[in-house]
Amino acid sequence: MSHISSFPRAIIHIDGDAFFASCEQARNPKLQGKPVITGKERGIAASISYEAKALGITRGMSLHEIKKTCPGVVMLPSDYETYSLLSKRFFMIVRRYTPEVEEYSIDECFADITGMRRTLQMGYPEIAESIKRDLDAALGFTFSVGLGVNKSIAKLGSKWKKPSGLTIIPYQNIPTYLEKLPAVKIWGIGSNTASFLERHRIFTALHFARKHWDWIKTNLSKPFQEIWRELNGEYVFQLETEPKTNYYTIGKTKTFTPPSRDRKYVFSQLSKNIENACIKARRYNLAASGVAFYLRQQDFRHTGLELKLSRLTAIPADLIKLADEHFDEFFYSKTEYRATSVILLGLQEDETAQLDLFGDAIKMTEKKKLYEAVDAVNKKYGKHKLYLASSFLANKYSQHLGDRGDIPERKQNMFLGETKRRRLGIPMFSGE
DNA sequence: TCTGGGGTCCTAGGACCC
DNA sequence: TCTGGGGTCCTAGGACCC
Repeated sequence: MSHISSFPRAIIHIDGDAFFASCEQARNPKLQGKPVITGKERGIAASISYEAKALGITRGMSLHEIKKTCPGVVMLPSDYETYSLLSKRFFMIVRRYTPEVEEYSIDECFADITGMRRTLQMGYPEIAESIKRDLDAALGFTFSVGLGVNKSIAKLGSKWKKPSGLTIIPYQNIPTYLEKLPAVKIWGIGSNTASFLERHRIFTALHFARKHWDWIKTNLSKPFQEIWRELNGEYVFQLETEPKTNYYTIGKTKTFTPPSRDRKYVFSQLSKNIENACIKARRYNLAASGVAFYLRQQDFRHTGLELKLSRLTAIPADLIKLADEHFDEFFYSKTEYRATSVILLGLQEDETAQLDLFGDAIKMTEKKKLYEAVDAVNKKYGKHKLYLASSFLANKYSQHLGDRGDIPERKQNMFLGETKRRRLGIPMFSGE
């Protein structure tokens, strides 16, 4: 028996304004009122304070360009530790109002305040207002807030007026907002779907919402059908309030400058990514059942391959050996490379018991212990104090020491299960 | 926005089975 | 050898998000 609750929900979406740049300004009052950007370590503007936006700086702009056109801009490297700390404080404050909070990203969350009016002695708009007030005061910079009957409408609201906006969208007023919203700005509709919609004379969110269900049903896939229902006021997208403890994939990508065609150097970059991906996997007690390696060229094309593992692992040496064995299948000595990536695939809970099936549980347990010790050392003395010799080049930025003699040797052939392999000459990201 | 890094979900179509 | 029907699992690739 299903219980359909038809009473309207009150969902809030909260968005930190220029979050990273604002964190920097909050931490260092001297920066307040000044144009600030973060992302210096990557050579591009990642987060841009409103003062910097006013100067015409946009996301992805290179530091070169910024220096040239606006010399007064303060450029800072990203400091994720600080941002996460402030992010935690942000979510904690919202949780004073309701436990139903979804941490959507480092600078955004959803909160379900349905039924909280009595408890808090306030109407929904006042609750939204109060949360915003608390956040602005506690964090030292502003947030934008939207209130609506579901996540899509709440999100639309928080985007409506920025920075420091508070937009309340009652059910009856939804069409007024949809009318002014280009279809491509709908949360979940990207440029591809938007141009498909345009071909059918759908230009605004209201055009989309007013389209007959039959047409939606036959022409669009499930996610878009759900968006359609939300724009029509239905509550579809549940809040995910449980903290994330699981991943299906974990990837690490790193760009290096200058680009290189040095095999050992490029391999060491890949090796380092493997180590970092494995560190993260182990932190969540996950192990991979597959892995993909990619190299990115100057022109942003990728080559790489994907391998299936015969058993789960989150141990760098295993994957590095594998990468080594196959490296020449996707590394071409005449090509210059800019970045390497690894993606751990098919991640699952790392149950040592499963390894009994393969008869090497004892060795695995020992190896796991070793890596737990490595993780502990790294935690205590800072990241990457201990790393594999194969990553040495990447860590030292030296061209001369590429000997991989220290990789733990293994006799058993563990990766029998190379069942599928794919050559790639295609862009990995939909950038074209 | 010609280019950072990290993710998720969905679907069509093939392989395989009865 | 061809025709019939139904189901499951897996994978590649598309699309989108921050």
